[in-house]
Amino acid sequence: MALAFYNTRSRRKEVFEPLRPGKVSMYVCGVTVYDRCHVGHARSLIFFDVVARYLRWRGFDLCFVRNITDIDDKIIKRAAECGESWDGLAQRYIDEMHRDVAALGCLAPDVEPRATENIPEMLDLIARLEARGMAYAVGGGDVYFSVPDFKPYGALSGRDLDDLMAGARVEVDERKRSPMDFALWKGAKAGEPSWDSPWGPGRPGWHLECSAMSSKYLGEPFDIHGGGEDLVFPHHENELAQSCGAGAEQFVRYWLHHAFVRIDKEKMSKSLGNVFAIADVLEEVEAEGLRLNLLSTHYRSPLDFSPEGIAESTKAMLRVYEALARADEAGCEDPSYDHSSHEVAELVEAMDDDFNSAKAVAVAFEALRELNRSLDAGDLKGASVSLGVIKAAGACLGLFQAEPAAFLDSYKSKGAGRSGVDEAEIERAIAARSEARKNKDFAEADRIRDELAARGIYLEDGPGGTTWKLEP
RNA sequence: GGCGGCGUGCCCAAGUGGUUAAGGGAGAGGUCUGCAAAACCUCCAUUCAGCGGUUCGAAUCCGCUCGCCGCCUCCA
Repeated sequence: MALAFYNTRSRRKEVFEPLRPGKVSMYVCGVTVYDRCHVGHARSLIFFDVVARYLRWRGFDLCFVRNITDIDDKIIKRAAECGESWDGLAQRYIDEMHRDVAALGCLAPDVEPRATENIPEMLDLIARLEARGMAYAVGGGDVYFSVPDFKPYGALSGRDLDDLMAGARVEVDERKRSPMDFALWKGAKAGEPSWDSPWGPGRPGWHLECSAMSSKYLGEPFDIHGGGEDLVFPHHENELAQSCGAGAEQFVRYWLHHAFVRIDKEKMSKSLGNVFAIADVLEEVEAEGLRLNLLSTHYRSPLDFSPEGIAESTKAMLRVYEALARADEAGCEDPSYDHSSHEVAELVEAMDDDFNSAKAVAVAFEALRELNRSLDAGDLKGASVSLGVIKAAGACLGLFQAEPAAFLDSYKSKGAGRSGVDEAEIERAIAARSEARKNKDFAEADRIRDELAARGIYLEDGPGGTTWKLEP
């Protein structure tokens, strides 16, 4: 079997064959740093993190590039509103984004280029387009891409240029030759940050940076270009037009787009005002619960974000760690299966089929039941196989990587802190109850347990003594 | 208006032509336990929005209807 996934350009699943055998180049559109990242960004970060982890686990040598748009209109506007320098604001949100990425358990990309650090490559691209008659300057430093001069325009998003023109809004900019033309370079107005160029001081258009940076770091063509589905048009269509207009034969081999996160069936977006910042959400819920929740739905289906959904996933995630801790305690060894082991064939099949993380999660949970069953039966060998499957699935999905006992302890402490529970007091109550149980004073023992339960603290009497946990 | 997607049990969600329709959460019964909890076992959709059609056979393909959503403007 081979890895296959949905290519936006062909609108069907295609077997993945990298340009160079064994090597994969992937470029993902990162964030524009004018605000904090929200759960929608989290889906993108986590999904492509899984793609990266899986490709590597599958044996590919991957170069993963994710850009940062650190100059654009929204950054300038926001900085003015905040009375802050544009680059100071950008850096602040870059730092926040990096914290979010780490908190979500995502690996850093191999290269994280910033628009402002790659201006020469962008100017070079404009010059090449101008030389081929695909770009025109209109004065004032503005340079546009001439869409009608790029015949295959619309091929990626399945749009017809005539339909687009017919549906286009009346353009205020009379200097554009066609309403579909878009800015490659924006001349600077007074007080705006700018870079020198042959067309005058200005800043790059949004689409331009991705064309320039992807080619710079990955070559032309490269294998995978990813992003949210709203980027298909116009962003990626325009990138394609720029790069091919400047002479690239193919630019990108596979286009990979994920669906949105929704709130009450509507797209989560700034304009609708229904965004949840990642940092705020992680104040309330365990990051790995959120991660499991986002991976429980296939990436091309919309996902409804809800506290209930996160809570369900968190419970499920804790069940896994409970079992992993049990396995550790039993002295169970992780066989560390690689992708060629027949034990993980189901997992590989799931992930090979269009990165079906939901199916991969199911494989992990089936192995989880098997693991507990083996542990119940004292079958360490069987347990080890199941443990290996869970860990392999976790390696692909970026889940279940923490040291189980420590993870559960820390989860408990965080929860206790949030609900103002005093751990030492609980330990004292447990000691008192154990004493009562030893004296067969079950009425007193049950009274103590009920009292704790009323506060959301649940006790478990095991062979090694009594432990407690919080209501998830 | 143009283009595209979705509708699977109480909830979330895989499955896109062929054995018993994954998995998670919730619920019910059981084993274990002083009693519980956890874990495990069993049960929980003759049915996949509705109606037609193609087929030996469809949740899966085609058509229509209803409902929901996205892109076409910055957007993950």
